[in-house]
Amino acid sequence: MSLMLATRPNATAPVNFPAKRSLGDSFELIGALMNFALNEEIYGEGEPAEYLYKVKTGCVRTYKVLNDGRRQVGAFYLPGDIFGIETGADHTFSAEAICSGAVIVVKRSAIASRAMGDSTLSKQMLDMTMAELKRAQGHVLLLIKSAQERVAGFLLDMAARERKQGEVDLPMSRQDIADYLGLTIETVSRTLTHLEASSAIALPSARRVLLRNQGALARLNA
Amino acid sequence: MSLMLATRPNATAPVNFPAKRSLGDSFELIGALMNFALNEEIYGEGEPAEYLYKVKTGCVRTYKVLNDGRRQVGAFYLPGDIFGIETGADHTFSAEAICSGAVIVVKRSAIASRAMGDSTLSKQMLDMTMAELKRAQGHVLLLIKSAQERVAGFLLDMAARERKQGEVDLPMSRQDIADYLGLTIETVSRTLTHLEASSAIALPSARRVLLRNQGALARLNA
DNA sequence: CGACCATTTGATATGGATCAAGCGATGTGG
DNA sequence: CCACATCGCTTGATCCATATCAAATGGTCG
Repeated sequence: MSLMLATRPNATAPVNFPAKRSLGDSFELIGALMNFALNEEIYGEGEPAEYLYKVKTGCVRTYKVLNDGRRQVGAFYLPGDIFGIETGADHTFSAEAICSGAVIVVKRSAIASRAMGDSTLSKQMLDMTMAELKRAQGHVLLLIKSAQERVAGFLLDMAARERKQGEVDLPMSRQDIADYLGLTIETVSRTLTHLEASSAIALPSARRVLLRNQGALARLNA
Repeated sequence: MSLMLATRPNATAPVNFPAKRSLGDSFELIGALMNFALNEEIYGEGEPAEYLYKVKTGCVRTYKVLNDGRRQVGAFYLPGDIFGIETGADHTFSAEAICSGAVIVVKRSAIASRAMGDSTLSKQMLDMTMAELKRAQGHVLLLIKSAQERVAGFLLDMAARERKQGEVDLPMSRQDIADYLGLTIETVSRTLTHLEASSAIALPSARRVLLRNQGALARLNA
């Protein structure tokens, strides 16, 4: 994958790092744009974590495959989200495009060397990591709940992130949702059907959810 | 609690922050020592997060109570561990002493202002936050597994942290373990009994576990 | 149209929760 | 110093939510 990056034709040349901007904005200026097809791997578990990524268009999942074949989805990243933050030298998760789209890529070492002596940048790195920590903590809280609560919580979270008042377009499959919530695909499907039956949501199509009664969903979201 | 801190007799006066030391070491030098009794609250959910803490002796749990009364334990902190890292201005978890012990307390603002212009310190803050992120990610992976796998994983983790080759002294109750693993106290107890029956562990007393067959435990720990 | 894949729906099995009781250590008062 | 209350833990019986196995439906693309 790092090989692909080096030879990518649409990679823009790095310029001086603008200290005043937010790290997220800086991605646009110094990063290289890469396109990914549906289900294409962006990086793999165990590979050296050389880059940080920002979703430009499309959607990305990170995941880990346990030694018995079960897959755990760590997170979904939507346009504007930064991913690839790692706690060590190597990636502990894999990342794949959930739908075709583009990602902006920045060399981690460029950021690290800049951070040396740039306290604003350091602060931004810390904030990004803390946002990721908050996400992981929220994920833990989801996983101790009932299937209904997990699905309701997931829908509310996605709705908040997509900022399309009361409706959600799910870019990921039922299997992705199941692996994120620690449920089976059948339970996710049944739970959605049940939420529809109780008129908390409507399902005009499988990937499209209308939140009919956010209060009811929020109440489930203990 | 912050009131207690101000009037604590054994609080040592802050001195200049030594930039060359690790953040963990610095706690000893600039922090105030506070003692806590069994089950005493160190801070509460929703309170402003003014301090960072390092366990000197004893053990601490962080937790959150959901609106239906369920409790989720976020983490256990043993001597040497730093806790109180927060992603916002306020604590999103509560912290309590699991057994009586002492904690070193450092004002967060002192660290933050120092970090401005001290890249080593910034790096240390980032590393601490990343360690916490890794922990939370590991917690997510535990919570999707079976009861046996959760308990086995928990024991191996505790054993690794206590560094007493092949034996674990559990400072926390079965209820604490259950609330950490997202199980009931009965299931934790039964699972331990079962692990003992299959001679993966021995239980000379309720809070003392001997790891008889770490290979078997690790195999459960998918 | 027909093949394929994602999703839903149905029937049954099961792991862990719940309800309930018993046990063992620790500590207290008579 | 022992009887007994208390608390944390274990064990037993039953129930239920979710997994598993299996089949039907529906949407998409050649």
